[in-house]
Amino acid sequence: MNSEHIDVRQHILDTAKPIILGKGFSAVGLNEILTAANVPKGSFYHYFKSKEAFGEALLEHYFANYCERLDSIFNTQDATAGERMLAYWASWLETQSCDDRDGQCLTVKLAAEVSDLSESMRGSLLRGTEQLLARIALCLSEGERDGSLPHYANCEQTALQLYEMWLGATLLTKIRRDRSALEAAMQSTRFILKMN
Amino acid sequence: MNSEHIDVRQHILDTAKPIILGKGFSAVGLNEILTAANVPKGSFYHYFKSKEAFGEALLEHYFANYCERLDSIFNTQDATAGERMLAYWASWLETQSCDDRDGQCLTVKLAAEVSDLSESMRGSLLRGTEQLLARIALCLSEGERDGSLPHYANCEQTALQLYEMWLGATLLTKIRRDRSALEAAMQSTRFILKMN
DNA sequence: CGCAACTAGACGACTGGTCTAATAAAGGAT
DNA sequence: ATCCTTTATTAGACCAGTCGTCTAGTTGCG
Repeated sequence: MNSEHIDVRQHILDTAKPIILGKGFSAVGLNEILTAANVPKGSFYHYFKSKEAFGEALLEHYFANYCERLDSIFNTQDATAGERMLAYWASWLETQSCDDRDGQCLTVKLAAEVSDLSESMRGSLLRGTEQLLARIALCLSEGERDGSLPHYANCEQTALQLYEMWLGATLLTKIRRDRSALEAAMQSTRFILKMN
Repeated sequence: MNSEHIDVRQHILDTAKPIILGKGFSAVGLNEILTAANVPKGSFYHYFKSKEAFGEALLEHYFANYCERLDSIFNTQDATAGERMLAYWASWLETQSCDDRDGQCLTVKLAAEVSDLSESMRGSLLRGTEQLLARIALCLSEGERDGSLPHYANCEQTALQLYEMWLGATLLTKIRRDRSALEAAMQSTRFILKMN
């Protein structure tokens, strides 16, 4: 019934994610996804109104998950805001530098390709990245208060600077296929956070 | 004859660039490119061995052009290295924030999509970005010497930090469709260059 | 039983990249 | 100038694959 409904829908999304992380959005056909998920084609259009709507759902789900993970890092009270901040970027480095699909960043993979292709998917990306940025900025301001981070003229601006840098580093990692770009970002981050 | 040969080939590349800048690599068919260029389909495989080889040529040509433009900015002796540096990033901001296709950045558009798709295109991107980084790092070190920029522990590291930030900012610009991300990058850049 | 949710997969109309076979052009030799 | 060879260029066939539709069939709950 309803739980089954959600299961199949979710199963399609879960199966699709690593495939799309590998090949992108346009280059993957529904066939490939559906045979991998053992779901017949007829079902797909029962759960999603179109490939585009499916892509939007994929992103929406991705960001929901991501924000949860983010909160579990940022809401710990066992560490200073500075330590939490550093832990976040360290986890970014690890997840993006290893070859494990599924852990990789959908934002980096799809942003450029999809933003010009679909307004609704661009909307998902926009909302998702704004949420992310808000959480980073919040943690920075907490760091100002608990003294674990320096005082910034503008937390939003600093959060944006960091996020931009890590997005770019992840993009370069796709080109380089090594950790160098991410490690450089880590070093710069330590410096910006004055935690080196 | 031979000059004609190169002309047609070049004409295909020139026509393709804005189209691919808009839709990406996989989502664009040869048909669309070739009809736009008024070149029959059969001719394509006379000039390029495959779509992938064509993509590689596109990137190769793009970076060759880009490096020329870069050199024309960086080799001016009328300005300090710091001013040249700032002029470069300012031009990045302008070209990437306006809607004008053709001026936009192929690296940002294609890196994520293509790096996992084609080794040869990834190779082009790798060589191109390394050239770019080398030029930026060189300009930074000239700035150290002529006193227009601060002394950096490592010019390559700083160049990489800046480039990563601007790549990320450009990616975010595709999502946001406004100048905010690039302007934030500009502000951070001024700060890093100590030119604010 | 009835009605909804869901599955099955054939089908249509089309586009994808690739390749072979035919044509056009060019160059050289007589 | 004419013929022949050789290369440059093109037309279109080819088939696998695309997204999306649609009808039949199955399942399961009230």
